[in-house]
Amino acid sequence: MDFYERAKMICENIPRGRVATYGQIALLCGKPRNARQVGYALNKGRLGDVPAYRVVSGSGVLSGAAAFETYDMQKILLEAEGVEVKRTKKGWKTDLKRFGWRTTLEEAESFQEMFQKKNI
DNA sequence: GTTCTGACGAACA
DNA sequence: GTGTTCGCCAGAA
Repeated sequence: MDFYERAKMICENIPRGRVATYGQIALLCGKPRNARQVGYALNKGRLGDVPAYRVVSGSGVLSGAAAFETYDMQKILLEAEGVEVKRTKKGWKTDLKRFGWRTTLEEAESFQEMFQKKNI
């Protein structure tokens, strides 16, 4: 099983106008403790051109040190999709209550099935 | 083999 | 609400 392939697929399946957390992606990958690996993988660019701007840290804060040209690039992209991004002391922040990607049980299961099928 | 590092997270104070 | 500490696990050196 390839953790990176899974992460990539999940990133690509984050709905427009929503954001997901690293922990969430790790969870969907079947590795609940691997939130760091998600970020690490994305940073390394091993996932290719995935919409990584839809991935934020657990509290909804844009991690910032993303693989984007400028720091506020992520913010621009998110706002273009209708996600509100606020300025806080910690940096740019999204409201997970409203814009967080709520994964249903069905979605989670379909991911697992997909992984099984593709043997990744 | 070991050690360090890291787009992080949860549990604390 | 904030700041700190600790745990996590895959890569890199």
